[in-house]
Amino acid sequence: MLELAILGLLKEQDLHGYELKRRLVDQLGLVSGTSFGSLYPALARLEAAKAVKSVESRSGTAGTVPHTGSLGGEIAAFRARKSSGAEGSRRRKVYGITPLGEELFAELLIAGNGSSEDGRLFNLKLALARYLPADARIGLLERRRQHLAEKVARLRSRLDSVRDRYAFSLIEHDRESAQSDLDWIDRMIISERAGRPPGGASESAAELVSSDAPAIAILRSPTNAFTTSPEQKEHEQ
Amino acid sequence: MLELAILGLLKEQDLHGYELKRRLVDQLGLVSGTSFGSLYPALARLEAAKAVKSVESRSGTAGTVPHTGSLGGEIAAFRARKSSGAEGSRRRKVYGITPLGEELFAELLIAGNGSSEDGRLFNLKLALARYLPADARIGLLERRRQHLAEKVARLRSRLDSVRDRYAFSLIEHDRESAQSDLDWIDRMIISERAGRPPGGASESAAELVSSDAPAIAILRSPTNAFTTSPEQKEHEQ
DNA sequence: GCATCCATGTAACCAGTTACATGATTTG
DNA sequence: CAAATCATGTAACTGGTTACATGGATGC
Repeated sequence: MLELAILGLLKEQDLHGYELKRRLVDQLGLVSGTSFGSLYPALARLEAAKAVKSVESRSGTAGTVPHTGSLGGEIAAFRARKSSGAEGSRRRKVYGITPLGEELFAELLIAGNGSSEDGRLFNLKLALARYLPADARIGLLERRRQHLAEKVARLRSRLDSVRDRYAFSLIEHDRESAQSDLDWIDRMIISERAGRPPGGASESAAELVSSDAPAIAILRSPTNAFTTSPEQKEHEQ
Repeated sequence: MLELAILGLLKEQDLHGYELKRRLVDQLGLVSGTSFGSLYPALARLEAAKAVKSVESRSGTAGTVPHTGSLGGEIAAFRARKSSGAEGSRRRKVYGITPLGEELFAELLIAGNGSSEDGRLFNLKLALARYLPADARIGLLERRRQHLAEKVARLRSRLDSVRDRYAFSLIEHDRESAQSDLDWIDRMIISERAGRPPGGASESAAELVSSDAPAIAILRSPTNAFTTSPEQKEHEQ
């Protein structure tokens, strides 16, 4: 979840942790209040998995350097670069996504849709939907639609078994909300189907998924992807 | 959170774990898919904290025995009682709330409103609002209102900084949802203020909070609140 | 040179999950 | 008696959180 969001942001441009966090909050907004305590470990995991690597953020990737708000930032970066050359400064670690990272991103974006679909995850995925091919996009919406339809039905049926005044009001409002979500999804699906004739996949990430080798698995082991045992050795190609 | 829900259900009647779970799902519905893996440990914690105790569910507390659906249930209970008398059968442990449990319930219901208010918790509390005195009820609603108002503002301000079509649509819909929640809360507050002239607290649980001794704290220590070394001997009674 | 902000990181904890182990009872 | 269902429980893991430790840079 967090990994997906991070990769999604890094696809746009290289960023350091601090700035990444800001954007998680108010660009993908949905990931409410993600904290450093989870962000940095996530970055470390991604780096260990070679999905992301620390770049020296020098003018290299065009003028896409952060620059958001904190005008002291660039100066600091400049100083850091000046004082210690290419390495050792330790200040402001800027991350960039690797090809393996792109692959992982694509997997995460299409993965696990069979089950829970917990809302937050759906939101995140939709916010990143521009990286999906049209059909996967519609698939995402359809699954959400299904989920919401069931929820509406479930809530409706529960309505007449509830005695309590507050619980009743709550359930009724939940049902209305779910219904409104459903209507919205339906509009999205319609506009999606209308908007583009199926077929053309331009920026789609799905094409990047070369094999069914689970690049995802590498994120699992606690602090570091290798060492443990002969397992998952060949991932770190 | 789970503890609060459990205590809330046990306030109505004695129940065993399995049945409790069913009701968590479709009576308080909100606690989506609570699993046994968290329910039983929670019950154990509550029992260790003396907030709950295993009762022999014999006709004692009137005709409030479960009886929901599984008509084999009662027979089983009967058999169990018959075959082994008052103890040892180990099958179908029926829990009842203790006075200490009532106190804990009241604390949990009013506690921690200063911060997060994560929606699920609000829902649960509102579903149990009948146990709150009128003023605390309004307080709960007001805090939720505040939270939602901020959310609406935040989403509104984010709208014009977002380029992406999907992210935009998402945020806009989120804002509308939040606004609808807000309107609903406002209606609730109005009806709440209108419905009852302030003052009279009849069934209110808050009165049960005798001192500010934190009965809550007892739930914290890992497996058991006291003892620490002669590990949970009395559990396996 | 001290407070403050930017920035990275670790550790302990939290509330839950899935998967598994166990056993008792019912029913076909 | 075997399979299904009811019921309780444990262990390992998940995906986060808060609080804390550190340290460089900057402004005053």
